[in-house]
Amino acid sequence: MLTIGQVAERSGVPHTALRFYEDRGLIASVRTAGNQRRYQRSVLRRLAFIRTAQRVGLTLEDVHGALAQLPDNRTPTKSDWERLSRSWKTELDARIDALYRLRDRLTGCIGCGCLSLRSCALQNIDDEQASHGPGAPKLKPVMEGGTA
Amino acid sequence: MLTIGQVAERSGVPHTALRFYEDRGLIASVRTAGNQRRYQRSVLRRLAFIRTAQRVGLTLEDVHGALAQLPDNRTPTKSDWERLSRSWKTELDARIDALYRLRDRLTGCIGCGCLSLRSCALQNIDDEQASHGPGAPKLKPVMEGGTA
DNA sequence: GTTCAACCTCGACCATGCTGGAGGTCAAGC
DNA sequence: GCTTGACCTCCAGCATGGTCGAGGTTGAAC
Repeated sequence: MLTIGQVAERSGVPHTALRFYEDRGLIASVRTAGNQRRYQRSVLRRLAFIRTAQRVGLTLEDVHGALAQLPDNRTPTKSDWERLSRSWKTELDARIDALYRLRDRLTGCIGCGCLSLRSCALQNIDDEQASHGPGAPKLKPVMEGGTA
Repeated sequence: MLTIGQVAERSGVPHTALRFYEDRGLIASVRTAGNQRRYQRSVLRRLAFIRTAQRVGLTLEDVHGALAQLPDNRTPTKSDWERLSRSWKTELDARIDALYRLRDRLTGCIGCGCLSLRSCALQNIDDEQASHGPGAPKLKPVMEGGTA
């Protein structure tokens, strides 16, 4: 069993984030008699998954959903993890496609110089997004990782 | 001159957002004797720019920087706007490239099944990002627009 | 001159993904 | 047993991009 400090050091994930992830149900720990957290070694792999998934652009909620697909009754195998990683690829492919379409439209718009409200194709992509009502906008975070 | 309500209706941008943009210096207005905002028609084009730039994934701060490149002394021409739009394309290209690289590494990782901390290539992309110290993580928002 | 919608400011709050500090406890070494 | 660092909880705060409401004013129509 590992202390929170050991997990933080080995995983590179700050202890503040570890507690945060636990609050969100992404990782679990048991407590000592003195109420301190103790982690199983397998949490390291789980953290690797979480951090990588974030790189791919998933939110913690997405990650939570993905982790929920892991078997409860046994230690996840390599192929369990692989299956999840493969789903990232699908997600990434979709994001790349979306950016491509946006870029293509943008290229067209530079050509026509329209850039006017409502008439421009760019303005009218997915406009239901803009009208989802109150609350925070539906954004997906993306790490800037590797932007050349 | 247009009232804030007229601008909101014509642009599709909520009046709350219009005031927010004004606070951030993205748009400007003059005031009536009774302290109400009045906008020039050109604000509509500016708003089109802002909303589209956000779709492309630019932050409002990025947009602020871009708008600062417009001439103060004259009404921006079509080619002024075109020049800015063209810079979005560069930005988009960079984002697409970054996602591509990420996907390639991910594909490799699925193959090797490593997904282990520190040893996995995916884990080690841009790790300086993770160590930028306190504060919010350096994220770039992306609209989900058009995700198939 | 009165009514009423549209406007004003200011501050709180939503959500995400955390960090940092205050104030207190635990555990291990000496 | 005492010190000291590692741990605990809880709450405030940062940054982005806004929304919403309270409490008050304006302006245009009737």
